[in-house]
Amino acid sequence: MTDQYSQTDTAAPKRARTITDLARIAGVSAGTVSRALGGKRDLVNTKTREKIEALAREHGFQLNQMASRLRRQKTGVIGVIIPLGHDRHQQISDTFFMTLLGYLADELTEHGYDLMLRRVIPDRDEDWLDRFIGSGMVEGVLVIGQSDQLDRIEDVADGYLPMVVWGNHKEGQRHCVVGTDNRLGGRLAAERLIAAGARDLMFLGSPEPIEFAARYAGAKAAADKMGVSIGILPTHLNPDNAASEIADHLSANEIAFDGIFAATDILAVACMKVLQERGITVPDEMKLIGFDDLPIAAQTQPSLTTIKQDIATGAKSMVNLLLRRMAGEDTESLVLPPKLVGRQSA
Amino acid sequence: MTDQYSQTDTAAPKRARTITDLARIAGVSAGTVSRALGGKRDLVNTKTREKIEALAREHGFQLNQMASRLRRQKTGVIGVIIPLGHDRHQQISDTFFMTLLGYLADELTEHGYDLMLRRVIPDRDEDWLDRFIGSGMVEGVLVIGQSDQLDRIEDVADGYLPMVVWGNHKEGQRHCVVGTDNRLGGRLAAERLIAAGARDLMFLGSPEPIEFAARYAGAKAAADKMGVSIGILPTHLNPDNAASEIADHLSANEIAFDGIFAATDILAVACMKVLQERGITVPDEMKLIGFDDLPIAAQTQPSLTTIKQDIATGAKSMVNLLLRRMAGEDTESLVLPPKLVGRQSA
DNA sequence: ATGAAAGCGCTAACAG
DNA sequence: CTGTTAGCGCTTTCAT
Repeated sequence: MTDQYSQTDTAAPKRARTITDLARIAGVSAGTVSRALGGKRDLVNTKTREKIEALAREHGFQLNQMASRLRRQKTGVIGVIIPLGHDRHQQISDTFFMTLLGYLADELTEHGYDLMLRRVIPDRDEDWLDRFIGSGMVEGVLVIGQSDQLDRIEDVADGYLPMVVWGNHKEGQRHCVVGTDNRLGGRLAAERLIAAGARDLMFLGSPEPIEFAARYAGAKAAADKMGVSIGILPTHLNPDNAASEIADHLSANEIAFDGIFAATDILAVACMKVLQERGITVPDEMKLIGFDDLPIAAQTQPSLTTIKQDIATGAKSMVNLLLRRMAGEDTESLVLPPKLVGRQSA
Repeated sequence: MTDQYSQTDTAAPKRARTITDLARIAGVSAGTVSRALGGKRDLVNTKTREKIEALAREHGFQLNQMASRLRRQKTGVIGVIIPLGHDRHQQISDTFFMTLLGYLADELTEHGYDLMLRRVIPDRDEDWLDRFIGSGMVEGVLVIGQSDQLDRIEDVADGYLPMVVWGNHKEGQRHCVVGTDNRLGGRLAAERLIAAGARDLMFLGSPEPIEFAARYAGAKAAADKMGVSIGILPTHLNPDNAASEIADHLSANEIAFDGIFAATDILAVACMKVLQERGITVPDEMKLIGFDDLPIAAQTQPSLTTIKQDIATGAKSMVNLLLRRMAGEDTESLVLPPKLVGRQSA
């Protein structure tokens, strides 16, 4: 008995590269193959279809998506674009943004879309957004983080519906944003610090990114209302830089505060370390609260009280809104409520 | 004086959608527009070109990349695919993989390629790799992490050159891999623990992923050679689960070790917390070393001694090798040396 | 230097 | 149910 695959000259069936190749092999027309393998499976005789499918498998044939998508005028691709601020590798936000990206990837896959990722440095390239949108490669765009590009995003949004942005909602803005209520988050943070006994607060981090500005504003409002002072200790987002900036500040000044609201968990962790090195105990001598609720927050010693952003829900919502916009609906922005996660540090 | 833009009927020039539209407007043929705007800029009269460029800007025209790429048989897209193991959201590797992804994005952008990201769950989809490659959408593929899919990757690699995988190199493997020398890393870790005074080691983490198996093997070899014992404390990669698994182990057993080699920094951090909660001091009573050198390693208290993987170099190399493979070269695998980063925990 | 024409690989009428 | 035909929007010969 001869193993059919041992006949070397017929063993490996010739690869069919185009739909026409396969049509010839199957003895049908290209149209029929297209129908059998594409979306119109029921427009073709079951036996014919099965035969074509078998042949396709045997000859390693797959539809060329580039051609198919061009013809159908559907790329099946969603663009995800991350505008980077001045720091090229902002470690910090990366942890948060990259987690968001992971969830977006899952969610888009779930809906049958591919994800095209692009990181841009807006300073280098004025037209970063238009170029992506106009490329004809993507059916919709998700922007992760507004950086300092609010204006450009606004401009584009006016003439381009299928776009959803992760970021801070601002009164009267015309593009669709999904994001946490940073102001409320800031308020919750300050209230927690005060409830824990702090009377002089310090906001840790650059108040420049709009999200952080809102966090600070919320905290300040709460502090003012309760007659508590609040200052700003500006730092970079990178934990190493931040750590030395904090250390410098502590060395150069009388320590005139007893509660710290860090703009992100990463900053909070860096801060905790500096405090411990100085022998300042958390939470006894210094209350500390973060923002994000990254996994690391639960793993510090003492564990970090923080304001949680629901990333999974955020990603789901962004995709959901985008799909509706792609269908022509002009959706509203969505502001997600932050949640206080009480642990040991405050 | 009348603002030219206030003349509503002529203000917004009609958008040119296709190259033919623009050709008509410019009074030239489609071919000329293509040459003027595409790669053949010098095959066209300078004045004509400038006129076409101006018109393109004015009418908001951009080449449809889908069509252009189909015609040129160049997609300009590199696929990046992350096969997920059984855990859907393996927090752990995410930190590492996502950092790698960030660098890959930068590097590919630098070389003019777009990045198409796909996460797959191999158990659900046998053909995850072939399908991506055969889609006609990507010119090359980068695989991030082998998960348990070595065999499938090998199979594909035999017939598909432009693919580079991040992972552990194995003797005699036929696909091109870039990765850290995990075995050596394991050895360095064990040697450091022993040098710090540990005499009974424990490997922390699942030894199942091939990378981790190699780390353990390296550590074991070093331990054996130096007459030191080494055991395995299997955990999940997720820090929360890991923490409770470690805690359970400590409760249920006599603590019969004085040095811990955690498979990743994330695990090490989780472990440090549990130890601190038990009042076991690091490094006095217990030496602890991690793997990866994520930013967090410098931020723990005490800071974490660890084995550094050079992610940036890894990403650069992957892209470099991929480009060479896309040009037809059958490149060798690349094993990067890990580096001991001595801090306080061991 | 430019125009005309022939496709890239596929899909969607339109007939039959 | 299937074959034929005409493109999707662009690039690239081949002429001129």
